[in-house]
Amino acid sequence: MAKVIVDVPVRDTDRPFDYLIPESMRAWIEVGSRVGVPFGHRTVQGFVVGLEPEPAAAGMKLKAIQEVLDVIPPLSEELVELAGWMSRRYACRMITALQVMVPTALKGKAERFISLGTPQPKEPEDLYSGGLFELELEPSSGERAILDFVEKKGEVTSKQLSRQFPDSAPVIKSLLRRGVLQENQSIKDKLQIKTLKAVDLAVTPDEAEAALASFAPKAQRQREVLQFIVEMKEMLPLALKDVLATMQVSAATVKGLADKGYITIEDKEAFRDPYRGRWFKPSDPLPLTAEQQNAYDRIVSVLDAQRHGVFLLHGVTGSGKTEIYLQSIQRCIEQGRQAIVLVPEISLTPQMVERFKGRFGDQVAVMHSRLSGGERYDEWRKIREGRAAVAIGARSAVFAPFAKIGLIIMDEEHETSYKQEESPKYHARDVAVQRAMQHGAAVILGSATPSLESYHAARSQANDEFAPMLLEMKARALGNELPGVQIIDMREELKEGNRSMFSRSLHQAVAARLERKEQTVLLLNRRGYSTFVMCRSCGYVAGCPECDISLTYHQKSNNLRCHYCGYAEPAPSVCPECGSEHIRYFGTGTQRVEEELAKLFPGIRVIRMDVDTTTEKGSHEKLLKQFRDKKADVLLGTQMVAKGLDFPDVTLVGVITADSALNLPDFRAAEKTFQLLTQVAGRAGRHQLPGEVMIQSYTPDHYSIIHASGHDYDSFVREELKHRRNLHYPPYCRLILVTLSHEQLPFLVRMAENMVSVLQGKARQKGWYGSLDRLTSDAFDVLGPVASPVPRIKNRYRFQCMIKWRGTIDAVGLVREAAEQLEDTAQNPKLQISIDVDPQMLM
DNA sequence: AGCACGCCGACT
DNA sequence: GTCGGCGTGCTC
Repeated sequence: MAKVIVDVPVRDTDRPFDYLIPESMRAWIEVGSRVGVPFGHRTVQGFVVGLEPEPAAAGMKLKAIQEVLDVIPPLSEELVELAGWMSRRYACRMITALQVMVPTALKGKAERFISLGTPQPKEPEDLYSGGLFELELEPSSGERAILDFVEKKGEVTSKQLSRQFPDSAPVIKSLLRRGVLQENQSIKDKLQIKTLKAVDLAVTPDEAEAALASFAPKAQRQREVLQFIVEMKEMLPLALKDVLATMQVSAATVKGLADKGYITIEDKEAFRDPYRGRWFKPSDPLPLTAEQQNAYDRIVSVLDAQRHGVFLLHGVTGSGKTEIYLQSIQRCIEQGRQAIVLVPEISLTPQMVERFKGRFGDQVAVMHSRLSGGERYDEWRKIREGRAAVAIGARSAVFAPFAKIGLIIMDEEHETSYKQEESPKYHARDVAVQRAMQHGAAVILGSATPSLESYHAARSQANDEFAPMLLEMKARALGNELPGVQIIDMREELKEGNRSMFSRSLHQAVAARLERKEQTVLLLNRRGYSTFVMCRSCGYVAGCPECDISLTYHQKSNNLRCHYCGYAEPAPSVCPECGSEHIRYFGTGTQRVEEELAKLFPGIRVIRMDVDTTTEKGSHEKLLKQFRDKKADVLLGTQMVAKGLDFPDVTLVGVITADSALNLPDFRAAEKTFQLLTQVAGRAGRHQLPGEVMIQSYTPDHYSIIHASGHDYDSFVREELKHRRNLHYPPYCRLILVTLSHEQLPFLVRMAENMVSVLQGKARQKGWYGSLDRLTSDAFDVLGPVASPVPRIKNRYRFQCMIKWRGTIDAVGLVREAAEQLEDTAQNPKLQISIDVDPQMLM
């Protein structure tokens, strides 16, 4: 008997269902197998999460598993266990956790086939005769033709059938009801394994060589082809299409060789290698500095003991963290274990991949969102089948199906993109630690600006979840200095009559670079800014009729669009409220900065990088390459220019407005600002030329800006932790965000209020409830309800409440219980409740 | 989520 | 009188 989690993501079915295992499948089915099972009146996909002996009480009628969908189970027992942990930790359905672990190519859906029914003989002499159904057919209804069609094809889909016989739906239904036709269902994967025809020698090369002489003169082409294949004997098997292309022959010629028995032609799995044909310069381990050596030694001692351990590697930009990753991985592979490298999607650049492929060759599998579904599936199989030892990828690579993990590395540990915003709303850092625990593996969290959560956990060494060992690297590996940072007070500029977005200093600095033929990176912190349309006469702002946020102006199409739901309308030329013509675009977008640059510096060459210019596949890389090749003087962009870029000729980095993110209603605003500024500050002058950084700000006294300019992480953290402690924010407590949504506002508000009181009631019952001010080790406090920062999305109103808690209590479990109770009492299936554990996005 | 069963309006 | 609307209930 198998316990199966079915692919029906609702509460009622969020539990294992029991199925019998047919004898023929017994050898194939393991924990982690993907199966097709009959469920209600249809067939669904599911995952086996447990195997048990058949129950003695055979009273209940179990159905049997219908099909096994993979030769090698896509999941292991360990990953199934991890999914269980995730479902508890993040209050998500088990199936959502399981599904996020396998490539989407394997998300099969049932396909329905119609075939001839099994005849039920009424008289013994009917036992079998081809014309058995004749008796049951209605002569004039066209049933004969339908039956003939199905019989000829063997199996048809109902779509094919209705195309062939339009308007015959009732007749077909009747045939199905009478059992003359029958319907079968089977799970069909979204993507098939790609195969291609491969050519191989059927005899030894020597025999083939010998045979060449005996070829008839007429078979000249065949002779040449066989000779070619023998010459390529080191490379066999060869793709048939390559042979055809190289030799300029037809398939018939090659087929002739196969007929004569010299070669074979068969279908082989084709692996789509996204990096095929690319040469990676091999690299050798570099000598380590004293700081690097110290960190490396600590890591190796845990690796060698094959124990679980977490390290927080805090190293300034340029301190050589990557080299430590590479050498640690080397060690791990030598032990016969595998390693996972997690990188923010945005820094997963070809240069990044190159460093790993250069060191570890084709043992590296790369997983990122820019790969096609098929490519991703193939990289995943490379891991699953043991053909890779290192997986490098974004968030979801934490689920790489390795058998024996020795090391998980998370670079840029503080990045918010490690938190998935859709269900399962997991944080890759926490999953990494949990998974490493299951494998007895080490974890390295690396960052120049660690998240306060990790840093605090490392320093206090008393965290309930994990307490990383802190490894500090304060010097740059090449010994060069961190660049000088100048803060420019934009209020002063305004006072002195400069209304431009460029301060005089920044203007001069850019001009100087142009003169010296050096390059500049300009950063515009787009968060909080939008290019919205506002009437200067009456104050009207164009907003989305469905989502209650301002519409964004798009110059290309001259229309206004909603960022959340995609709603679009033409940009108005007069104000729809008061008719004034003083309606125009506000806010600073990269486009406007670009226009201003063109005005200030005629002839300047600017590469603009933002969501508008990087949507196309590969455009990101292309733009960066252009800049590297010095096809432009200025690289202008949003956050994405701040990450991991390393250009030798950049000597100036300018931040147009540092504080736009600082004023957002998010308790992490200061932390985000500090991280961003520190990252950009590290971008300049990494090579021979000294670098200069200019930060423009309207609040130049803010501690995040001051400490970022001094490259002073410790001071920033000290100050920020003080604030967090006073206001009871993480890391001094943990958060759970509960969002409710519904079409009707009054009902929603009532439910949200209900939610809060249910939460409070349950917490009080358990004795947890109370303000965080009190010095108890366990606490559970509920804030709200309030309208969500985006109060309406896709015609649904949104209200939320926030839970702050600490201690060893099962807060998530309680929230889940409360949500389920509310769903039960609300009796309204349109009420949606979403639970976000440890939310990152609070706006 | 689907899909079937089941109980009330506008059509041959 | 029937076709079909979508409420509601279940799925090993």
